[in-house]
Amino acid sequence: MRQGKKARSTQRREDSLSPDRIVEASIALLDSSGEKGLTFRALSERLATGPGAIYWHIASKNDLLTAACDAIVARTMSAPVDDATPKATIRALALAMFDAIDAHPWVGSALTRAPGQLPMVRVLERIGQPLRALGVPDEEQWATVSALLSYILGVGGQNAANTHFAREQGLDRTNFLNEVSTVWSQLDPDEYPFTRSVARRMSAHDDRVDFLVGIDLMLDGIGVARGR
Amino acid sequence: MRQGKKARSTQRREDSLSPDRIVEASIALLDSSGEKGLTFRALSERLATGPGAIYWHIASKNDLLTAACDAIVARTMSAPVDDATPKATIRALALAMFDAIDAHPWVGSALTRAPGQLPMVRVLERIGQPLRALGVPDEEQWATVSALLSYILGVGGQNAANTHFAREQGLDRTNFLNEVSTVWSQLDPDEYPFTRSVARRMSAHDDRVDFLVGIDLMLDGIGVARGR
DNA sequence: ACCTGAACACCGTTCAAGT
DNA sequence: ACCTGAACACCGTTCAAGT
Repeated sequence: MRQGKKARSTQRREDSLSPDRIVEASIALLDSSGEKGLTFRALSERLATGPGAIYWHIASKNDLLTAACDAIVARTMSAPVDDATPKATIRALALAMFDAIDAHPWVGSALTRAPGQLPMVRVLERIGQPLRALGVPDEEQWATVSALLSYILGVGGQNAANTHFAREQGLDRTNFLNEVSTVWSQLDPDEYPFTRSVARRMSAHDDRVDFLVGIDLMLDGIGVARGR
Repeated sequence: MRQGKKARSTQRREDSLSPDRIVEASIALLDSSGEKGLTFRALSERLATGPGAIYWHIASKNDLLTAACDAIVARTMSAPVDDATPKATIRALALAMFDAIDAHPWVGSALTRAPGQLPMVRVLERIGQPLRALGVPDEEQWATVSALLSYILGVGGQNAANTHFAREQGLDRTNFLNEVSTVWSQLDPDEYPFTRSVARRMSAHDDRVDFLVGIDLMLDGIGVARGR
């Protein structure tokens, strides 16, 4: 039944526009040239169409960014994570988000700019379940996930800013952090003793390890709060 | 000696431009009409000059935003906080930053976008000192402040996003959060049980209290890490 | 030294007109 | 139903020209 002319007229031409194709092209553009690389003109050129065509499928640039972000987050959060303990699961999920934002820095700011929307909800849900399993009482669950999410977003945002800044100056991340470290160690010793003392370790740090330190701090804190 | 023509020629006319005046006008603009309200045209109109004039004093819009951010952060971090214990001091400093970002939402994103620069360093230094007093060993100090900072930035960013979104839709924060809560409680029960269960508490929450929950989680975690 | 304001090279978004 | 592409109302930034 679904063949011949009838099917043909319902089907999209292979190269026609669709929200999915637009989102995929956006991701490619964002990954290759950063947040400011995503323009309707560049996008429509890549899709061999006019800028106006995109508006038939997507309401605004903001929506487009959120949709692109959601595509990445959905992939990341749908990956199976079956670790032994709830804490290990939370760690694994947090790390997965860290890696996703590291690979797609623009996801960090996109997530922040879409509070309460689908991408955030995916993360909230996925982290919330093991949190419940941890035994955090109902009244404390919101504040606890919220804190974990904020931390993940915070680190993600700073990571994105670091890579963005580095790229802007034509350096790689390591060189950029080394430069910051140098500036820090030349600060006034009376005004900035702590920053100076920590400068060298900052440039030598492993982002992923540091990220987990924060997660563990919070997970340990959950234990304390529960009187363990 | 410093009078008459000589002084006059060195002195600025009272209404002449200066980095300080530009930054103050920028803050006013940012507070009243948000991040997208800060344009060189609006700014130069407010300062009764041309757009080009500003570039004599400030290198770029990015620098301007960072300078405005730094003015707020400097004020916030220079306020005296003499609490009994190091933990209480960290709490008070974190809360001061929370309140500053709450009053000036744009500071959140500006801070994130200026990694390793002066505004961040001020916060780093101020929180680092009590952290050292807490007895956190040298090797762990960077990762620990870094985690606290990331959390503060993360919460600040989300707060900024919430107020921005609310403003965009012509709602106040409370109404905006209520709307989000409603959407959440209508999500699919099989796919989003946790989000649904937490929806009501989310809209009823007190941002400041939730913020402190996260800080305390981390401070408690520091205790655990040190074997206390 | 500092300011003016037109001009340049962009944006997101809209919309009449096409197929 | 979907696409085209010119046009609108903006941006940040530059720069010759002024004082």
